[in-house]
Amino acid sequence: METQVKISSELERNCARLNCSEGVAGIRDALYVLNGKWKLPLIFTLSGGPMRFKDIQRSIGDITPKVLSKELKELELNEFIVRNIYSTTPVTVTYQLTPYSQSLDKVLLELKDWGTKHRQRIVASRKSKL
Amino acid sequence: METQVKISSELERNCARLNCSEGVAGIRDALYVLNGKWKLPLIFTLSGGPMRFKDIQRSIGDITPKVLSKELKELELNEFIVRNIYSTTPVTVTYQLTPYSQSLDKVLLELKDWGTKHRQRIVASRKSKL
DNA sequence: GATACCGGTATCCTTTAGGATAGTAGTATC
DNA sequence: GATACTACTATCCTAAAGGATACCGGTATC
Repeated sequence: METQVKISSELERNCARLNCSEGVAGIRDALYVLNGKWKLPLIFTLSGGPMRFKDIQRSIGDITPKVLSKELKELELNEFIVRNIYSTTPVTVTYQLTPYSQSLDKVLLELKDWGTKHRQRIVASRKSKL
Repeated sequence: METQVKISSELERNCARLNCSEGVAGIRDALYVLNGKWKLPLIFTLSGGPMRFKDIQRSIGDITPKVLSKELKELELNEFIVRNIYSTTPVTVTYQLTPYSQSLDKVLLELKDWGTKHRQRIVASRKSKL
């Protein structure tokens, strides 16, 4: 007895329509700049508005300052965020999304939705095993 | 002179609406299973239909058999793909997306679109610098 | 004067990802 | 009998990711 496995029809059509290898290239290009554990979570976090270094760290929870610093620099290089320095005393630094990072809105939204549902699925399947 | 940077309004509303920290958790859950350089490209590649090991390798181009084997196992564990063995001579093995992996359609589509546009942007900005 | 907060750096370390290369058992093909 | 294909595995290695811990200069606060 073999389970019949259907194939994603939307993607299949899409793939036939616009050359699949091109599609893979797009995905790989995206992953190239968005790689790692932190970039997308950071962009998502900053979508609530500009934040200061320590606030970002607290908001994410378990990122060390070294890693956060490195990630922020890379995001700045790729023009996803801007670093603002205010000459208050003491100096205030905020990180803010650029307009370009808005182009990631849909990706973030879909990923967040999927991740949320995936978690529910995992939790449910874990319960059903008890 | 300071550039005024606007903040993603869609995400901002969304964030206010459904609790941002939850959103980050969703994204981090998603990345937890979809991490690395190969998982999403592999799922995307398989969306064209079941494929054999060597065919996948050829299609992706620069993945070594060791890495491919490891990635496929992880995708199988997470129920994104199924491994089919046919007792032909010689044995034929195909890898096929499960129905669950369809839930990633939108994520893949958005990511592909974004990546494609991002590449165009990079190419354009490189040209303008010459 | 001691302590605490901010925005990070510096140093060290472990783990993982991922690549290079070679090889294997089985079959088929010339 | 040599070669080639399939579906991998084994071994070795490097580079990068990421974490732990400590620290720094400056300021403010108690």
